[in-house]
Amino acid sequence: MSKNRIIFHIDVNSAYLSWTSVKRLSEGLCDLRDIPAAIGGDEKSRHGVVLAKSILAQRFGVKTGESLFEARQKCPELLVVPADHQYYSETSHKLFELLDDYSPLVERFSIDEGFLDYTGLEGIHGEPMKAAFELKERIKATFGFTVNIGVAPNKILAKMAGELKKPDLVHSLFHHELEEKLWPLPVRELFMVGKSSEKVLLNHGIDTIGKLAKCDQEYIIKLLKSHGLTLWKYANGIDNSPVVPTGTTAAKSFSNSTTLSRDVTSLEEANLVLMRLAQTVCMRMRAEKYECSTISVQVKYSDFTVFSKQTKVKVPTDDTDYIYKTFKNLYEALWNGKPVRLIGVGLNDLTEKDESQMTIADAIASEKHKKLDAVCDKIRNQFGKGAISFGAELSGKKK
DNA sequence: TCTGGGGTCCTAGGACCC
DNA sequence: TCTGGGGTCCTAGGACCC
Repeated sequence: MSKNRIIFHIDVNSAYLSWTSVKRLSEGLCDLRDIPAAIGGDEKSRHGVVLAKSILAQRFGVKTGESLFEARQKCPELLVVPADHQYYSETSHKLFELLDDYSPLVERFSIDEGFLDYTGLEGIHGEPMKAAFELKERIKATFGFTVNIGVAPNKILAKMAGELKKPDLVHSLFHHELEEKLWPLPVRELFMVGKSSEKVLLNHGIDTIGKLAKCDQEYIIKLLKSHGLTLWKYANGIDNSPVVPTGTTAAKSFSNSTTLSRDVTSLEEANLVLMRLAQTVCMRMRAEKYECSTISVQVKYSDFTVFSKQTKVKVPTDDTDYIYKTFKNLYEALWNGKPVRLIGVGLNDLTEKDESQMTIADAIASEKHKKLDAVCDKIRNQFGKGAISFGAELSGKKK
């Protein structure tokens, strides 16, 4: 790896809210970025959380992830607009296409954040800070939303630079700037310092990133184990991880969960949900040509306590019917009879599907299911997720 | 009508084996 | 008669991210 890297971190400002605003402007509606506003889920179906907020809403203390109920208590005039995930996904795709123009090394970190390795590109786009500024302006002119760009010698510093003052700004964060720009910040603002780490750090008088950086390494490891070492390195701007282009790494898990619009209290109802989850999660896994060896189910009760159960299967599988039956068994073993708020399923221990490894017996046994699954996937892709259901699910719907 | 969904990584404890 | 001990696998739970 080159010693003097230049990494960009590109982060869409209030992504969901900005993207919805762009769409609304084209429809003659007001700009959510100019008022206290939030993108939120549907409260009637118990999805009422803040997914993104405007800077004005943020000034009222509105936070991403909190309930809309709480958000409105802080900001009664808050305008809440529903999310449009399809549109977000399309917009994100276009943004990354533009980034791919700039560098062959672009890593998609989330729907609205990416890293770009600018090392060696000065000859093409010019001096890094100037290039970052031009990129930011080009995104704004092309799409109508703004981004922050962090410019730094590695990913962690680029990310932290991107988190400095927002919106629509380019910040650098080189090693000689740490003391001035990074170290005065509250320790909670360091990437990977969440609620629990913050609590431990504050209890030991470590309230800024600078104090964490100057701590004895062994001391932090005693406090927070291996995570402590990670945080200590981040605070000191140490990170050698490469920018990994999207699509070049293998998936590790697929999961699908749903908060139910009302609590589920019977096995029959739960089974219908498990079927639906099995269909979508298996279809997604098959589309990327994986099989799983670990199958898991998660339950959140109405008191918000969460439990999970998993099992390992001897032969990796992608068979919806088999996986559904496994979900069902796990759920029955897991469920304590109390009202259930959320049901989730997961497929882990993935292996890339290699058809040549199948024995003749396996092939014959699973042939029927595979053909059926393949046909179902095709129809769902063409006509939508609801196009095909299991028999039991249909009869359930009729009730 | 208070609290989403999809991920990755880590740790602790028990089972099991030599 | 006094409960070794290391290694590995599996499971459950938790932290953290966007």
